[in-house]
Amino acid sequence: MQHLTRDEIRQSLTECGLKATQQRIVVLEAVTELHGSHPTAEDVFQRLRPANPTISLGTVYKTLDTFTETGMLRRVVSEGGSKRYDSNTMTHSHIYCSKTKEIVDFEDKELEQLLIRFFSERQVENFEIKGFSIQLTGCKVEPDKKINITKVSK
Amino acid sequence: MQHLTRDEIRQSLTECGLKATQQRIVVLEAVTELHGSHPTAEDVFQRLRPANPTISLGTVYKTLDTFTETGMLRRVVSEGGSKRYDSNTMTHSHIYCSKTKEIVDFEDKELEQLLIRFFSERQVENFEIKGFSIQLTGCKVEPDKKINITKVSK
DNA sequence: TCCTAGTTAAGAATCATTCTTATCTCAGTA
DNA sequence: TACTGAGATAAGAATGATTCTTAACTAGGA
Repeated sequence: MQHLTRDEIRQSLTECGLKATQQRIVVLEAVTELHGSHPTAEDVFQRLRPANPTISLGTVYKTLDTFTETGMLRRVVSEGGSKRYDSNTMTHSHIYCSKTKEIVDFEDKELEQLLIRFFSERQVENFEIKGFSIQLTGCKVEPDKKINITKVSK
Repeated sequence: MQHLTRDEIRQSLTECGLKATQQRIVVLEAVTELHGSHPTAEDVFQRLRPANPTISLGTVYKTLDTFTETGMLRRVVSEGGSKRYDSNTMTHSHIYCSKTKEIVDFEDKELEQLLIRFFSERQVENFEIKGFSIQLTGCKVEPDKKINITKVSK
């Protein structure tokens, strides 16, 4: 999800059958701006508070929930104590460092194809697959440096 | 993990460098008995309470934590509000139903091989992979019936 | 412009988890 | 077997995250 104008945001809210309120607009804006960092409700709240001092944390919680239900956001599974959200609703995977609690995104078309092929062979009865994601767990070697994946196929 | 005698449990605790206390024994017993249902601390507590009325919930939390650190259990990433534990520490995947909040285990050697091969080609720099798991998300078609996967390779 | 269903702010309530501290117990040693 | 110290536990307070409640507000259609 790239930079959207307020009108574009307004429009995508309406398309999802939601009233385009000021609060929803700024929450969606904040989450997309925080893209990649998998923010918690609290993170989003802190982000938009300066410009919107009257919004309440409860509203942020409820709004993020609403967005998840309509599929505009997805919830990231995490081992930590609080829920995290992701504005990237495409199939992608996560690398989770148990040392720094970081979650790094990682997209790989080849992996996606591999899994689609795999699961179409297996048959999962009584279950409609909406999506999948791979979680790599482990530890950063040097906690201060970034994690890098080479040979990613796009 | 199968049915273990108390002495076997006692032994595996000692092997992990933990004092074999009564509480740890019954917690481990309860988690393995609840195998497959990915219990929360509360679930485990309820399970062992009747036979151990003096154990405290705090102890259950702490003990599950300790077991996770030593690798005797693993924490299951879940979208819900509370932490879940799994006595199956082998690489395996989960199917998550967003309707019923159920988590179903699913083991497939072929899938495991596929992913091991894939990640050995990609190089993840500055990250030591300890494990991975695949999460399928979606919805049960008939909430009362079970989910079945056919053609699983063992 | 008016009306109403849906939304929001504020804070109370709830739920999950961690922390604190005094007491207790396991397991090694005399 | 009894003693001892490190580590573990019970109980409940404290914290943190999330949901609930309710009265006031607002977007958007008539």
